[in-house]
Amino acid sequence: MVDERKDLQNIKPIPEPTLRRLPVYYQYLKKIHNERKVDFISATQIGNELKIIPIQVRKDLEITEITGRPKLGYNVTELIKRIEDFLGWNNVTDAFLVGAGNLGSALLGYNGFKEYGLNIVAGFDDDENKVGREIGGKMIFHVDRLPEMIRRMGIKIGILTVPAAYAQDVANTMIKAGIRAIWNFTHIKLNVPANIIVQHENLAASLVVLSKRLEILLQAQK
Amino acid sequence: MVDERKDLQNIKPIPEPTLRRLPVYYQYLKKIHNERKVDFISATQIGNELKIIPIQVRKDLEITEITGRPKLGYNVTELIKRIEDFLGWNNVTDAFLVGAGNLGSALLGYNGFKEYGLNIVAGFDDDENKVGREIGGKMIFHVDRLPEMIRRMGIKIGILTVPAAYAQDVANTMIKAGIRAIWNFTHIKLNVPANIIVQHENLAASLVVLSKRLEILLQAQK
DNA sequence: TAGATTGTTAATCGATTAACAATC
DNA sequence: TAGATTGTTAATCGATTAACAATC
Repeated sequence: MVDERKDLQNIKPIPEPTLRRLPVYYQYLKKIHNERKVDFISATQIGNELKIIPIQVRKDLEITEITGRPKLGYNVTELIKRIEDFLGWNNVTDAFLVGAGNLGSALLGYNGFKEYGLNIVAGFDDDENKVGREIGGKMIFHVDRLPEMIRRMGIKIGILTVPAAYAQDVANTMIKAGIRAIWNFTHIKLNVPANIIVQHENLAASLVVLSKRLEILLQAQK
Repeated sequence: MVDERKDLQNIKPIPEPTLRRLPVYYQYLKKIHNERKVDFISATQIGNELKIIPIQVRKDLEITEITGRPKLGYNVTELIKRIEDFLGWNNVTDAFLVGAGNLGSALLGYNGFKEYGLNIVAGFDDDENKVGREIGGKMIFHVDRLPEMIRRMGIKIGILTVPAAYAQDVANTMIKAGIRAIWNFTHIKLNVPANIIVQHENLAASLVVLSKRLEILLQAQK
């Protein structure tokens, strides 16, 4: 009975909104940890700074199984550690990026992903001018070598920054070679088998939200 | 009484998930409209293709106030038009982009935004090598000219693709000059007045969702 | 001690999903 | 006509928010 309850707890799905807020807390915690020398921080303080109500903060942090102290709040160092543990940022996962254009180069050059548990080990492109060179410190290989290298290195995550027209083909190649999750930066909705994860960075969707909010704001002021 | 009800309907907030799905429907509708010559499409067909349950599709499309025909579905041309109207994609809004690095260049070079009602009219940077040149067909101005040009052209949307260290400063400049909405591609949470809209393209948050889903998938298969 | 804050249970809110009569 | 599909109302589900005893 007791064991069963524990099992259910572990299986309990993590709310996606909570998941998305955790890195926001994390960034803030790192900042105050560096800037001021505070040992403890309350959900109220975090909430004030990030404009999230304190109850929400407490509920979100609960998922890391941290225990705070009434009146004091949470130990900053411990909280940072807990979030890292919960999100698995200790053991970094390797990824390949395909499409070393402007967007791809931007991602290759961003060194912050390692902090979030992702290591882009190499880039791929079909442009012979790029193959063999380094972009953002990462070697660029010809896209023909993609399947072989995915297999050999056991890569599970692929980052897709190719032109829209090639997106589905490259995704197919990735999946056939063993990629299990695709971070899709193209404007195409990918067609993939049910057991493949696609995280679509859909700028059109974001833009729609931005525009509507602006429209409402401007109308309210007329 | 009747009028009051109508007012309330207009004020009725639009669910953000619906808003984000509309461009997905739109892209698909455009595709089938070009490819095959079908006049009508049902929520069932749309749902099958996009892996969204039909009721969800119907509920989402309801917001555009389209009326479908039982047995037949929706008129494709009309539906496309309705979504365009609802999202205000007919009258394009101008925007400035600040930070013409790799990411900024990728956005400047993407011509698809116009289709979604956004026109990036110019870029800004502090790199003298870039100032005066064109990137992706858009002229790059020195960032010193940003306030003056925002005022003169009455620009309301700013796209932020500068290095994290400059993000808050540039945002402040934008807001002071009259920008009302910021599309934030930096890794920094911006501090802005309550009446300014920030749409934060938070890659860390997306990455966290991707990683957790992959973790769960891989664990389930062990 | 008094008061702020946690942890936890309950209430509310909004989005998703179901049900079903109307209809082409 | 029969059956698929819409439009609409109701039920369910999950996330947010509230309430409050425990506590440092």
